[in-house]
Amino acid sequence: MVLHKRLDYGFNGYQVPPIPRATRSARGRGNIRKKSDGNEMCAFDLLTTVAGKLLLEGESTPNSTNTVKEEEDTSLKENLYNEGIRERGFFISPIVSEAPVVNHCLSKSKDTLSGQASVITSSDCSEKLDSAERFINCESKNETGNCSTKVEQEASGFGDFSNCTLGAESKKQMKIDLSNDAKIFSSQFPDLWDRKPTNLVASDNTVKLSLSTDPVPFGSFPVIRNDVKLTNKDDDENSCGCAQPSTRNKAFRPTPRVGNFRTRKLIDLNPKFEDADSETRHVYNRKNDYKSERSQRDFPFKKRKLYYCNSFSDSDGGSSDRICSSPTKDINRDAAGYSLASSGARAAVGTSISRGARTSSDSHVKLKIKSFRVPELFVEIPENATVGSLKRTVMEAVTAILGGGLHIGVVFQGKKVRDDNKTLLQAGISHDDKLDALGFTLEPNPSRASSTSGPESRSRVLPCDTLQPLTRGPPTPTVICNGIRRGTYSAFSDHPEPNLNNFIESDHDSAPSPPDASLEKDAADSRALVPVAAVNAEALAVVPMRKHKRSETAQRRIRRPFSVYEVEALVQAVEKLGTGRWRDVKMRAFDNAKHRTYVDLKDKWKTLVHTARISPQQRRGEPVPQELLDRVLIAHGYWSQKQAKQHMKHQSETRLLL
DNA sequence: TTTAGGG
DNA sequence: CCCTAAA
Repeated sequence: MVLHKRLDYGFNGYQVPPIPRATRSARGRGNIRKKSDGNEMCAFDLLTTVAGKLLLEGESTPNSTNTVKEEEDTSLKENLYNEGIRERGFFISPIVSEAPVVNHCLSKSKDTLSGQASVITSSDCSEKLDSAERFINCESKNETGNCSTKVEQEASGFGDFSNCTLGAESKKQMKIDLSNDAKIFSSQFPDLWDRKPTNLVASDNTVKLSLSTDPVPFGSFPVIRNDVKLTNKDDDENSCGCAQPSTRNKAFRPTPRVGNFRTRKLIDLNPKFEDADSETRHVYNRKNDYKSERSQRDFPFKKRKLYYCNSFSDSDGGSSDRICSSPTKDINRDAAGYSLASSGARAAVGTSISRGARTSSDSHVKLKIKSFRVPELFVEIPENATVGSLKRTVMEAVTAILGGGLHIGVVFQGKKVRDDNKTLLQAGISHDDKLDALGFTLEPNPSRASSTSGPESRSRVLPCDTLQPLTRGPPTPTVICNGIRRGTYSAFSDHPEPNLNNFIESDHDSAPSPPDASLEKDAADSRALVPVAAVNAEALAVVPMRKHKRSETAQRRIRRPFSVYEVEALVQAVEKLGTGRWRDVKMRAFDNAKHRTYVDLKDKWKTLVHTARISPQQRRGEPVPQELLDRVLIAHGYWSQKQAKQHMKHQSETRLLL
């Protein structure tokens, strides 16, 4: 039998700059969370977004502290040398091309690994990213605030999607503005692969998330989107401002054509109907089907043994972080070490207090999160493995952490804020003088602790459970305090006509957050102050494989209420085509609205008919003009009568045949 | 894939 | 909106 020599690497964490993502409708089925009203911007949205913005970023481990086992020459070792990994540690290439991030790489990856597991290979992706970054790079060198606006403008050419890097001088930071009424709501970490750049346009009370990052040791780091506006209004969810690039490999090519096209569409708001029969109308895109979207998210993991290990050092200096090595021998110690740490994931949040504008009575809290940190992790891989497979392995480990679901914890004044329903005001987070210690933590999601790893690897990790001193003081404050200040809040320039905009250019699909984040809240909270519950350790110890299909697959689409304009388009189309030709209706009136499937249109018609039949008092949502509802009833009556006749005719024909 | 309906 | 049987 052949025993692999194994190289084991410990990772003390990656710094994770943010990625935008969408929040999710609070009203979805199975969603416990209530629709937040009025001024109460739920921090859930904020945190979800924050979490969703996390992008893996490289963290260099200088001084070559990596203790790669010095063995005979092996392909891996050689490769490691060649690639300079030993000197530089690992970094994770940000993939910013498009929504299902994996696929972008997959399409380019020429890796030798089998199947779709060959993600994040070689420098292929990163190189392209690099150039892409440079291409789209916004030029703000010193100002962090500068970028967002710029990107926003320049990026519109290709679906509101852009990446942006900041110059060397800029600080890595994440600014968050939120109202004092924001609630604390920890959330599950969203699926890494599920995130799609999204910009939620707010109505009045908004949360602003400006993100920026400084170049990482390996070059500038792209930020997909630098501005995220959140809203707690359900009805505004249809106003996501980001779209996936239509074509994979064109993600970085904001060609003028695309830009013009979009411009044209934006201007050309009305000719929906005249345009209907136009020859230029492109063929109905069958890729609209969500199933294809879903399949893109599939990210098969190979069964490898991956361990997490933890470092005590809270410093995010990087160089001082401990590198775990040779876990085969040290696994116990490492595991114990891990267990001593609060939770697997720590958010190394740098402080950046910007005080000023105190005079403002504006009730917004402004925080800057420098970076999050994901937990240390262990990877065990045969010595003769290729660098590519090493990369993939690391990728899997990291993905499993992030994609496996993380919670966001809020730490304030050294204590974990567990009441998600508390407003920031109530929690005292809005008081300047008490704001010396606010931070966020990334916590492993215990509900996803299952693993497919063998008992062996399990047992090797288990000791940390027993060694784990549960009584240890709350190590949770892995978060450095954040600067918070009350300041004036500059509102975003609202889109003049979000609905129409959305209607016309509404293929901005956003990734809903996991449906049952709130369900897991309690479980998470119950052990919030426990450094590392056994469950936790195990959860982190063994990378959860992609076993939780449900949470990946059962992503409910975001709710997007039909605007009056859309209703009118629908009614008009149905009047002409009838109620049984939804595909035609779709092509005729909603060809540009890629998020409206014919099933959606059919459903909308169904509800329209229902709405028209009930009394106006019973109707909810954006009121549909009575005139339209009347037309609905008329059209519906007409076509159902026609359909009935057809049916009768058909029946009599078949009867004759018999 | 598209329709039609229930959930 | 989702799910699916049936066409």
